[in-house]
Amino acid sequence: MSKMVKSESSSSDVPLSKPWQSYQTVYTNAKAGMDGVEKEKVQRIVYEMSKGSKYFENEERKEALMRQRTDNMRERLGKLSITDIAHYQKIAERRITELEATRDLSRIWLHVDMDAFYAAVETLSNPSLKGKPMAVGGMSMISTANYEARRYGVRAAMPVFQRYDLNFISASLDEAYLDITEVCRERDVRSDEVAEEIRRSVFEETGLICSAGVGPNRLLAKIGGIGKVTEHILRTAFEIDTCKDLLEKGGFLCALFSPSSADFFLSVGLGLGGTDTPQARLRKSMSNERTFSATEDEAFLYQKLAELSHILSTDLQKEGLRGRTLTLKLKTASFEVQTRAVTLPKCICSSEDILLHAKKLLKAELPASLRLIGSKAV
DNA sequence: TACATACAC
DNA sequence: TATGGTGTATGTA
Repeated sequence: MSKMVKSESSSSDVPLSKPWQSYQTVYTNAKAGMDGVEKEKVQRIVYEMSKGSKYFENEERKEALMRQRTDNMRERLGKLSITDIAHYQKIAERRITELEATRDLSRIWLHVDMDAFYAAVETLSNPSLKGKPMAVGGMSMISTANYEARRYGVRAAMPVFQRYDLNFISASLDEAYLDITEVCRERDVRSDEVAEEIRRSVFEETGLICSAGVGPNRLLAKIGGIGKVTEHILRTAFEIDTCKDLLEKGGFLCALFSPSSADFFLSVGLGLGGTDTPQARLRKSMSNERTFSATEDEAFLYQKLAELSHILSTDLQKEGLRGRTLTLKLKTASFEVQTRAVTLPKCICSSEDILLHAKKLLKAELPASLRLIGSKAV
């Protein structure tokens, strides 16, 4: 599900008297339709209940890492000479002009997002739930896509979408992008009218409610792009809070980030992104992982690994795929994630082959107290 | 190539 | 006492 609401992550120093305020990502309740909830109160209660847990300590470790990255960036920033700054400012200006020249405002993109998708699917198959408060949970607490949902997904609304854009892009189970340029021109209707029409048709034909946003490209149709860590670095090290800032401080970005990262930031600043019509890309990897209560029991760990290898093998064969690099993923009792990989002379897909190599990788890491094992084929 | 991170959903 | 699963991209060594 897409989150249109960004958490207002604490940019720098949080008063010590309110430590829970720095844990926005984990304990946020910033979801549409939750305006009436006392945000700070919820945050404080969850914080009180969680502090001291191993998970929490790991979150603190990650926060410290993020601060370190920010400090490091600040330091590099401080070391730039006047000449450097002038040099990179020129580079940024040139790049901004080049990027701006590629701006294409001729297309009209529509982003469709199913509202409360899992709950809606559940209600359709069990109408007695209608109007009742409901939460959909998967394994443990967060909803995961079960096979029913996967089969369903945006596919339910596909016939509608196809009437407007034969090549519409399904971005995930509950999101799709439609290029409605031609429809608007041929029928001489405004994009917001088309959006409304699609919303109504989807509801009439599937019973699902969706939101739709319009823009000249997919980035703007949806709004998004920068994650929590990047946002923190941009805000605190560069004092970049807005798209305008991204452009004005482009010189610093060009100086301290790789050309491709700098390009990405400048494009976001210009509101560029997603005007192309990508051909359906092929899958590049397949993976699976399981969480369990932390244990050092080697028999148990090897058993889990065998199960995962078997599942991965069946999934690979179902799609007729094979992999040449096998990656083992581990999460320790203290929530640190590790990956170990081997690249083989030949592609494999049988559960025996996968298990054989996965076992070798695991063996090298034992003894260890683990709470998750995963396997991936690329 | 191997590994870690970040990100999206 | 307790916090998911799957996939992609990218930086770095």
